[in-house]
Amino acid sequence: MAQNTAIKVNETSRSAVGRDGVLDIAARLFREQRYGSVSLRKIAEAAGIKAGSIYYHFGSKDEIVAAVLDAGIRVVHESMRDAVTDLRADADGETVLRAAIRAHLRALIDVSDYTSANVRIFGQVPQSVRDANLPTRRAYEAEWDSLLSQLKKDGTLKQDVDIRRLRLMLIGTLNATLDWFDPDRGSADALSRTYADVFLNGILQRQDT
Amino acid sequence: MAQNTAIKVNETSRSAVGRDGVLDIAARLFREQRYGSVSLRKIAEAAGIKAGSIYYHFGSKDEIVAAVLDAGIRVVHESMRDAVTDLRADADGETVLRAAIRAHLRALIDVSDYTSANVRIFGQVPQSVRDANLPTRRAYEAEWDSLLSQLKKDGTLKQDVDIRRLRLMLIGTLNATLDWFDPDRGSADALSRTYADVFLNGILQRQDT
DNA sequence: ACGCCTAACTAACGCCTGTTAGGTTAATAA
DNA sequence: TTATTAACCTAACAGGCGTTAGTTAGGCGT
Repeated sequence: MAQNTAIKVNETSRSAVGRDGVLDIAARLFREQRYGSVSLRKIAEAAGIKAGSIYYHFGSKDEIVAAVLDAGIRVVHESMRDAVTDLRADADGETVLRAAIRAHLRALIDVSDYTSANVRIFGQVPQSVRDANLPTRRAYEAEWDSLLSQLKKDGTLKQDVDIRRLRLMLIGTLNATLDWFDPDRGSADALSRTYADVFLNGILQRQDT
Repeated sequence: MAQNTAIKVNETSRSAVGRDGVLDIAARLFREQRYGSVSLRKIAEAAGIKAGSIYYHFGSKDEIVAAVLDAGIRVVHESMRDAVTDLRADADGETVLRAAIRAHLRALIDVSDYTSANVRIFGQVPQSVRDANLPTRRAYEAEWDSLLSQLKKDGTLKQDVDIRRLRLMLIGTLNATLDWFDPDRGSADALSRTYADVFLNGILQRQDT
């Protein structure tokens, strides 16, 4: 399935990575190396072009970062919403929550350089870039709050849970995975099951024999 | 309790912040502003000295960062160990675990710029500095693994929990707090209680009426 | 009073950064 | 065939970075 049409696409011919190509590479580099050490020259080199050329597609480095951050949230948001809506209408609360957790972790680990880049570099980018990303984040957080509120109302969750805190705790835990996850030691799906087990039932041995 | 001896310590006299003073200020800046935007000139300015003077106390920027990282882990390690050993010998497993969780969160939020700086910048520093910090980290992780293993053996925890995963999940969750915690919206102790509640018993409404 | 030691200062270095202006090429449309 | 345009290149800029070398000020022990 390699080079089907035109065996030699390159060879002094213009490669034309284009705006999307630059963005893909930037997302990959940000995920791999964090923010500080990813310069425009590194992005350009990885894209096979020169640093100045990036300014044909983007007005500034901040603009690139902002685009990566926004795409990152959009991907995980859609992934999570789709996972929930794809369930049969009669799915019980526990199943829904497990699906949402799995979808978030999948987007983070298996699917998207954009989402993992977002989680990795968000805390390192200039304040203005963070602010620009906030509305997109808020929308995703609202999706979680809405889901958790519904699960609380229908009796799936305990009545004394604080929705906001629970959401911050959940997403915080899931995102923290990036700091240590090694695909050689287990799959994202298996890990998401562990996460769900702990969050849903806790780790304490029950006394009810 | 302010300026008891010598009302005017400064006033063109040498301020003498010293090595520890520089380190304290570096830790505070790293906690507040992350790694990339904290230059030696900023540290120096905050300390009331000039950038070059830092090289009297430290051989390189990496040396400063390494010192901050190490102190950060040592503080939280001691905090957690003391909290556990300070309990009465007959304290039950749940109490012990709750104390350990509270101690970690306290060190992170209330006590130490060094610990919070560690968590915030660890992922952003050069690889060599990260590597130098690893042994100290490993020792703290071993302390947790030891505690959790004991709680599993004595029947406090479920028998199917994976110690390593649980430890990664716990510390990951606690550390993620730094990304959103606002002292105006609640205390570290109250939050640690919520964390313990969720981890120990889960969020699912129980059916056992 | 002297000399030493500690803790600072000044001034500069080479390097890397984001960014800009203007020129060049290849493909497409008329 | 010619004109247009999208996508790139080249070369340079100012500014910030970590780091170094040499110098200076103040306090302590003798």
